[in-house]
Amino acid sequence: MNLFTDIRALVIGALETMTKEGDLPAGLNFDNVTVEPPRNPSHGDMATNAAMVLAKPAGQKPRYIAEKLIGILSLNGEIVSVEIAGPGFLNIRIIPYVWQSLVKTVILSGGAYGTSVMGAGKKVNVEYVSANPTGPLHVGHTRGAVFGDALAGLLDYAGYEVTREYYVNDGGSQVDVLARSVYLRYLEAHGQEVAFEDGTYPGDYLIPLGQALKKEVGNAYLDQDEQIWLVKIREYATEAMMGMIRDDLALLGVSMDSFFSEKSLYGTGAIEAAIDNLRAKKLIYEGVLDPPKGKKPEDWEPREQTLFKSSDHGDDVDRPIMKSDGSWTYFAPDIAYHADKVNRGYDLLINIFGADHGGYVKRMKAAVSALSEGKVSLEIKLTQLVKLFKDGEPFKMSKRTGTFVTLRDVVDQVGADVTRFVMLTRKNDAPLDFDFNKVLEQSRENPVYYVQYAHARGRSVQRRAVEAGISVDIATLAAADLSRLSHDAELGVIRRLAEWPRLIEIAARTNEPHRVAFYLYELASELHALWNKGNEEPTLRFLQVDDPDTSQAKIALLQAVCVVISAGLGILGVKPAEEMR
RNA sequence: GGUCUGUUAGCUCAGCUGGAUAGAGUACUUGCCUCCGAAGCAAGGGGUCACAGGUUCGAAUCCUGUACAGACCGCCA
Repeated sequence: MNLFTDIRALVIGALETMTKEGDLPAGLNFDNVTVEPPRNPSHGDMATNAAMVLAKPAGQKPRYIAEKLIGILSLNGEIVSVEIAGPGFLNIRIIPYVWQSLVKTVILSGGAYGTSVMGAGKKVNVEYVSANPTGPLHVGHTRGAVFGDALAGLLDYAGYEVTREYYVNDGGSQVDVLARSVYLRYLEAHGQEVAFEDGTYPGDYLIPLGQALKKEVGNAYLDQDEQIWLVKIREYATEAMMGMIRDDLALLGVSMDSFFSEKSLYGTGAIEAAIDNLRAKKLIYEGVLDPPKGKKPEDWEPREQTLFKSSDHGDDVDRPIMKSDGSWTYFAPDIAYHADKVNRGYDLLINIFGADHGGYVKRMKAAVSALSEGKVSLEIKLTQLVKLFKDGEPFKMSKRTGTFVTLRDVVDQVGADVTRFVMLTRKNDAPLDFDFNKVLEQSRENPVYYVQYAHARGRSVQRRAVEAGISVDIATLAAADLSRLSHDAELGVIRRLAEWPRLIEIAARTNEPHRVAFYLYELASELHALWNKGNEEPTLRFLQVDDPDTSQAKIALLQAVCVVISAGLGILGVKPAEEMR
């Protein structure tokens, strides 16, 4: 149910009629013909660019096409008027009944209104967070988590079959570092003095692990060589870290469908198989890379390495997959991991990376392109930094001392709903300022409350209506006489509701969930405006105590707004408020 | 040196597949509370869409170049 595509179908139908009657040459491509809401409401309900885009390919003047089109469209009973305007736009006005009926559609469809078939039958894998299991999630991860989760929700709404996946980097050397750091805490638990040198994790969060380890193994690991305890502690620590990370994600309301372990790729032949796959395509060779230009490579030595010919698939240079000591680089398991995704039959892969990983975009795309022979596309979305503030002052973090702001800190202070919404009020690739105090202000500067308030107002009126003995169940509202919704402000809200399905498709196509947040803000704004008009014009109030029929029509509109706000917040992972406290 | 991202109102930012007079919030001025609490609404001023070319009926949007900002650039993931 999308009014704009409905009207577009009418326009296309008219164009086909014109083709049949010889007013347009056969075989024209109508793909560029759009029907959109005009920016200026005085231009009417909808506008189409048909006459302008077809003028050239048809070899006709825009005006000629426009007039023929008007002749056909005017015959339709749902269309009030069609006018030529500006450089050749057709402004279309449709009968109020069409708008009013939309309210009923929305109410009856509920959370299904605006869902799309654009993703029907398509499987998509969204990989996000994928933080190393070496510590708690921090703010940067939080943004990636929120963005990825909202994008997954959006694609789900748009009809895709979505898998939310976390890649656990538990196979590289960073988990060895973790193990050694835990060992130090273990020694500390036994009363020894320890020093955290460079290349260890000094964070306090490992203290309990050291103590727990002491409780479990006693002094078995004291004065023991690393090879005795490393594997055991590594396993123990990664498991504990992943447990902590899952808890952090749960705090934020993020729940993954799948955790994929890097370690599971080792010793199973998975990496070798993926590399052999590329080798069979003649994309693996031994070679020497040029030194990176620009900065002085002080310790640069030319070395022969095993390389992936990623430059054949759009990368700038070829990339090493094996270190000089014969072990894999991190890139090799990444290739194997994505080979696994390709083999699982996804039509589309999406990875969410922090902006500092921007340099890996091309090689990952090259790998997927090569592995799938161009059949599966990999989209990589980068999330920019989060700059923390408190009362307008920058909030300093230091990795070295281990004093960084964690996801838990943020959620504990401001709550999951606020965190999620605020993080989606910027495009993913733009830096985000996050002020701990500002986001908690319950003011108009805070979009979370603004949207929540609109929903709460809607619910409040419904509760009042019930108290006044007016029935507001869905069936009653759907059967209300919607022709009573004739005021411009009311139709304005409906017009905004009509844009919802269109917005979902745009947001899903561009992979930009922030558009949902901005839309909800606009919808809330329409509702607040209508609400306040009720102060001056009592007939515009939703609740007309002595006129149940009118009340029900108006509350039906309110219900429709609540449905869309609720669905939109649902995509973003935010719970709608029944009332404000 | 190269790659990627960004540059829109004083400030923070939206802007759809290229569409009509480029929009919000904030700040400033001024009004408005019996439908939840004004946590809201209305009105006003504020712009060379970084700059220069190009593509076309039409460019903030696409292409090329320049300037500025950030991220990244072989054995860390």
